[in-house]
Parts: sequence; C-alpha cells; structure tokens
Amino acid sequence: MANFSGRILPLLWRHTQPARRTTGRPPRLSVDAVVTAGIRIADADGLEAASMARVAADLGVATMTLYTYVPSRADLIDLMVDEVLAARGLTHDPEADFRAKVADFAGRTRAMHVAHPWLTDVSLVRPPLGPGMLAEREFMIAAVAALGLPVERVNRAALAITAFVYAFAREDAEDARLRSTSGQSTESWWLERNELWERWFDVEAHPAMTTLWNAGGFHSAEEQTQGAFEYGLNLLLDGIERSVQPGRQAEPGRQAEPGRQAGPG
Amino acid sequence: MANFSGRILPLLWRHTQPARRTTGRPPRLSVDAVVTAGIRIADADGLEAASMARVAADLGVATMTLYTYVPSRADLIDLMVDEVLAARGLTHDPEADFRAKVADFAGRTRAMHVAHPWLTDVSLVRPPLGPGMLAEREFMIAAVAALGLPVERVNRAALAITAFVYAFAREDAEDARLRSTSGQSTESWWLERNELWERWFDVEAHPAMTTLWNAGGFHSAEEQTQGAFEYGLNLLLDGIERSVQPGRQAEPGRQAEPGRQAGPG
DNA sequence: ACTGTTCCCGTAGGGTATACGGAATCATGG
DNA sequence: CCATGATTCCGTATACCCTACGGGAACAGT
Repeated sequence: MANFSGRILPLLWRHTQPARRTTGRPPRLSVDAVVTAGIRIADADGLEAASMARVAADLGVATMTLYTYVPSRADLIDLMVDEVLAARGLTHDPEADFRAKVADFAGRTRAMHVAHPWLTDVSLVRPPLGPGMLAEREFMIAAVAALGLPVERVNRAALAITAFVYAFAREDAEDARLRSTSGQSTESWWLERNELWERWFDVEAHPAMTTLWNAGGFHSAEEQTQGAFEYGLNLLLDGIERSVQPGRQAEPGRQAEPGRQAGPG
Repeated sequence: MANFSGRILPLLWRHTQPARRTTGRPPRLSVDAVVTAGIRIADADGLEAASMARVAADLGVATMTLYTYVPSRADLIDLMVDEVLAARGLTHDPEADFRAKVADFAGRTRAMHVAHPWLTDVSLVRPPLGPGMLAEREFMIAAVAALGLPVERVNRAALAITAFVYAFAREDAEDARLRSTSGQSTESWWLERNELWERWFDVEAHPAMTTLWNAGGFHSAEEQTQGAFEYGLNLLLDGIERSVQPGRQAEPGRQAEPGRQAGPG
C-alpha cells in the first residue's frame, strides 16, 4: 500500500472510459500523446533517452507539465509497455491450429521487440496490468486450453511457451539494438575478439568445446540462436501435444525441420 | 574496431597471467579488489549504485583512481559479471547423468541470480569472454554431447536449455529484488491491484482466462512460475533424450569439416 | 640525486527525476 | 463584466552520474 498511487490502472484502461470533463482549463496534450511521444523517442534513442525533459521538449511543453498527465516516469514506462503489447494485435482465431497460433504469437512478439528494443530494459515480473498484457495472457491460455490439456497444466504450458518466446525475442532485439547503436554487427564483434581463441582459450580446460569445434559444430551467432529457438520451441510444443494425445509415440528422427518452425515466417 | 580497447580480454583472464612488474609506483589496490567492491555494492544497492564514485569511496581512493585498474565502468561490469559466472563453480562430473547435470546447472544459475539480482540488468548477447562464461559453455556442451546427440544439434540443445534456465532464473531474481527493494511481496502486490478484476477486467473479452479461473486453474505467482519452469524444462530434456534413445551412444570425436566461424557463440 | 615508470586524483561539463507553490486559462452563474 | 472554482502549466532547486585531461607523487635501480 505504501507506494501504490491507484492512478495507474485507470490510465492503463483509459480507452474503456471515455469520461470527459468540461470544467477547468482545457489540456493542450493527452495521455496518448505523451505515451506515443515516449515510445517514439525510446524507439529512436533508447529508454534512457525518453526522459521527462526530452519527452516534454518533443511535445513543446515544459518538463513539469507532463506530471499532470502521468504520475511518474515509472508509470509512463508502464503505459508505453502496455501500449506496444496491445499493438501486436493478438486476436484469437478458433480456426487456426495450436502450432499456428504459437507461431503467430512468436512472430508478433519478436517483431515487437525488434521494433521497440527498449522492452528488454523493462522487467515484466510485475507487468503493467493493462489491455495489452491481458490480451497476451488470454491468447496463450486460449491456445493451450483448446488442446484439451488438464486444467492444472494449462497455465504452466502457457507460461513456459511465453517465457521461451520472450527470451529469444529479447535476445534478437538486443542484438539488433547493439548493431545499430554500436554500428557493429555481432559477427564483426566476434572477429574483433579473435584474440580470445588465439591467446587465452585453454584447449585442455575445454575439451567438449574443442571437440565440437573440430567437428564443425559451431556456426554464426545468428544461426545458433535461430536454430536453438526453433529446436527448443518444437520440443516444447511436441511435448505439450504428446501429453494430450497418448496414442502418438515419439519418433526420434523427427526434429525441427522446415515447415514446422515457429519463428516469424 | 572503433571502440574495442583490447584491454578487457587481458583483464578477464588476469588470473592466468601472474606477470608482475616491479618498476614504478606500487599500486594500493588491485583489479580483484575493485571488482569485488563493485559486486558487493551492486548486491546491496543495485547495479546503478555501483557507480565509479561509490566504488572508489568504498575503497578509500578518489574516483579517478579506479581508471588505473579498469578502462571504464562498462568494462568493470563485464568483469563483475564474469566473476560471478565463474563463482558458480560449474565443474564437469562424468559420473553424473544428463538430468543431474542440468539440474546442477539450473540450481547454481538460479542461486547466482538471486544472490546477484543486478545480473538481470546486464545483457548477455555479447557477453564477457572470460573464464566464467567459457566454463558455462563448456559445462553445457559437455553435458549435451555426452548424450550422443548429432553434432549439428549439440549447440542448439545446449543453447535452448541455457536460455530457458536463464529466463526463469532472471525472473526469480527480479522477484526477490523487488520484494526487498519495495518491501512488498508479489502476493501483496497482486492483492493491492485487485481493482483490476473488480473494476476493469472484461469477462467477455477474456473467455479462456475466465473459464480457467472458474476451474481453479490459477494459483499464486510463485507456484505458477516454479511449475512452468519444471514443466517446460522437463519437456525440453525429454525431447532431447528421446531424440537419441535408439543409438544411445556418444561419439565425441566424430569427423566433420572444421569450424568455419569465428567462435562458439 | 637522477631517470624511467607507474599510480593517484582535482577539475570541469552536461546529463537525470521530481516536490513545491504560484500563475495562467477555461466554463459558468450572476 | 466580474467572481468563482477547477484544472493545467511550469520555474526553481537539489543531489546525483561518467570520464577526458594533465600534473603531482611515489617507487626501483643506478
């Protein structure tokens, strides 16, 4: 109770409450304008660039004016997050099958992170409880529940998939951000650090890596990441589907191959 | 090449290079002392509290003195990260079975994050290339390779598991940090926001959530997270083990083309 | 005492969030 | 036209942050 202003929930759900006032001095801005400006600046120059001073300057008002629209910068960031979560446009399609729904979710979530890399700077442990956040939970729970999983496992499965998708989406976004911020690709970053292998890497202390290296098991960072994502996500989805179709047995050779991948395609 | 000082790799691997100089004024501190102080402060008050001024003050020297030991604050953070990665003490145990190794990795990684919650503020997309980071890669690759997975899938599987474990370890750490920082448990945070369900939640727009709720499918945040972690990790491990079941033999030394990329990423 | 080397650190500059209180601007009623 | 109430607008002040630069201090060896 200490810090909770109680003002953030009405702000998050402001679009379901068209209540307007007619008394007093009319506002020059709106909450939406402030949130949109914050997103625009954070997209361009990072979350820390979206300072109250910078947002206000972009909107042509003084810094303190923003505080009549949002209670604090932390609340503004919550509003920005829920805004882009909602902008994914996750909508339940009862016709689509399970894997198609998950692929849709993964593709939109990855695109969202790449478009708004500052999302990786925000913790979602206590997320903004707005329409965007709830739309995500509804979408994933509906997708899993439609499979007919036991009640106890529905939310487990939805959360496991969500966490996995977010982890790789954040990684991609971070990679894209570093590329544009530092002007250097991950590939050239590794090349620049070639000294690691030449001078510091101890072959005897790392036999498994050395063996895998000699066997050609390492590829570019991008391939590794994308491969791990498709591989792992397919394992999760296979396991979830299998637990609901006991008749179907596992086929060891069947792995993540084209046609079943869940990335944005 | 623009920004790379070339000084960070020698610092990361400083313990393999006991080279000492005897000329010039003897130092009052050491790189280890600076790194340790940084970790201590970040543990107590967060990563942003571990400023150059604060670390210097804790060590009883002027701020600028630190720059004799580390090139920049970003490099200091890299050193702090690799230090705690190494402190997990991941050691390869050929006797243990696959699931025991992964459980060991997960337990140590989670404990590390809870002890050093500031890790969640650090991106590991371009990680510190030091002993701690390499020990982790060696450990996971050794664990997966021992199963006898095809070369092409070893790193995929290792990375998928690592990403999944880190995602939940970060979540736990973030939760612990928020609890101690805000003095409020996640449970009471949710209770405080009960207005969401009473006033803003639209039942018709969220049928799947509503159904699951009425069926008793939601539990405390802690139970949900822990359940999702165990459930998802087991699906990953099941799938990996299953894909190798028939052959059941490890061949680490298989011949293949040499690695054609910069390094294990 | 001199030299080479290294460590130590003061200064200066351009950033950040927000509490507080007063000024400005509107609709309305008389 | 003026008074009133409600609301928006914003200037000020505070205490932090990182690090480039360059000069002074302290040591070993001769």
